[in-house]
Amino acid sequence: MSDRQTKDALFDAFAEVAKALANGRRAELVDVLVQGERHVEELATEIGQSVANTSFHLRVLATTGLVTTRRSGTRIYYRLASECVIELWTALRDVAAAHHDELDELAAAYLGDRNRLEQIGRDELAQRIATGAVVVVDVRPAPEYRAGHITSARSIPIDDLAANIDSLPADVEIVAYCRGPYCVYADEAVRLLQQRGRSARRLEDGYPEWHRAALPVTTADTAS
Amino acid sequence: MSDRQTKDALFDAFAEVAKALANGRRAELVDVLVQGERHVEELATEIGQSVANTSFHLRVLATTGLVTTRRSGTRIYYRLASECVIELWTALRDVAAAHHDELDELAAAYLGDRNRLEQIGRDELAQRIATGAVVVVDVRPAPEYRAGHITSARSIPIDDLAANIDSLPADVEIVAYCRGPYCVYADEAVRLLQQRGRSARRLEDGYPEWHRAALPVTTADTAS
DNA sequence: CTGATAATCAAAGACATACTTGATAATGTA
DNA sequence: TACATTATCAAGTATGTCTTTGATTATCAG
Repeated sequence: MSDRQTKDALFDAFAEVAKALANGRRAELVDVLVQGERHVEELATEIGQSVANTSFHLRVLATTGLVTTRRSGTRIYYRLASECVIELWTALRDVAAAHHDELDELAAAYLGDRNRLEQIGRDELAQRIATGAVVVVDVRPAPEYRAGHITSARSIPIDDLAANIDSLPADVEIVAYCRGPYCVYADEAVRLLQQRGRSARRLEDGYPEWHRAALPVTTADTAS
Repeated sequence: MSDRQTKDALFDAFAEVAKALANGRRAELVDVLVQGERHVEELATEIGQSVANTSFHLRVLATTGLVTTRRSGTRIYYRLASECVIELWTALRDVAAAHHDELDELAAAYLGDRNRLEQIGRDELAQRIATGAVVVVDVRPAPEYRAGHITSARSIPIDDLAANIDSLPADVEIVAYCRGPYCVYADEAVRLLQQRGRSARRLEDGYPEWHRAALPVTTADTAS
């Protein structure tokens, strides 16, 4: 094989990794898996696709080495293969945010007018948690909370929030968090809470960024 | 537009960026452009493709916002749109190296047996440069040297090295560097120099990593 | 203006990818 | 063992991507 062919093959291999992320549904899958492992049916629901198609896309991600699987009974759980996949996904989002002009409109259309919502920084929240002057609510789906969450946070998935507002103390500020900057759950939670007369803010970004900043978390590993 | 459709559109936009890198030839283009701006004909030669096809791929990269252009006479120069594209490319390479099993073989086939070649670390080289006990040779193509190089390095493109060995001092160690860990130029240079009885090593990684480590460089900007 | 150079564009064929439907394989439960 | 559940696979269609060829646009030199 010539040098040219070998070099082409090497860069085709690099491109294979990009190809794995070069589909909106697979991108959504990775974005969900950043939160922790999930089984196929859950993932299909998350991305709004058939189980067969979701399985197909997961297989693409697995073949490229971005995700790995483990079986538990009839369920097969998918998870990211390593931390560096999170870094790749983050770098991809950053480039998209910086250069893809349409993205601003799309993000605005999906995220709504986030400017009106006040955010709280990670360090400030960590301090407030230490002094006990705040209630932290994890509004992601329950499996993501179980996989790992901010220490002392309470799990109230966004769909259950309306029915559970009364169980939250009335005299303390509430901080909601979710998957990250491109997730709307915490925004919805803050809007709902404020409508009900509560003092509420969203945490900047989400759980993965908190975890990455080496702030206190409780994970499925530490709990078992 | 429904929430689902809006979310899909947002993640399709993220996937667009991955799509831009999801082709071996475009990956090669980005890898070359990390070294600095180049015009279309040079890039076509670098990736071994027709000018028309290279232009097509560059247009894909430009549309996605990964590269920008400037015209100078009849030439059009392409460059990476920002630093974060380099980070994305690096993250992609890292994931590929960590997870894509075939990659090891491909890299070995293209890079040859690098284990036998001794490398010198960046910090050690920086010290040696300061004390003057080394000759640093940039074996990349001349345009890449002009765009930016290690301060005090001399440009001898790999194709010209054989004819210029005698111009290098005989009693000092030679350090060759090139584009990075997946570039063979410095390896070839070291093999050639050692065959001719010279003491030679390659720098770990390449120019972009040296630049990123904030070690001394001379760029087209600083020179003009 | 004319001719030369550099880059892009347009059309067309070969090939690859995404999603649906229905069938198959693997595990757990009665 | 038979049945239910979960996930994967296979076939088929629609769509998208890559590369080549030849024509077109943009700039510069004379």
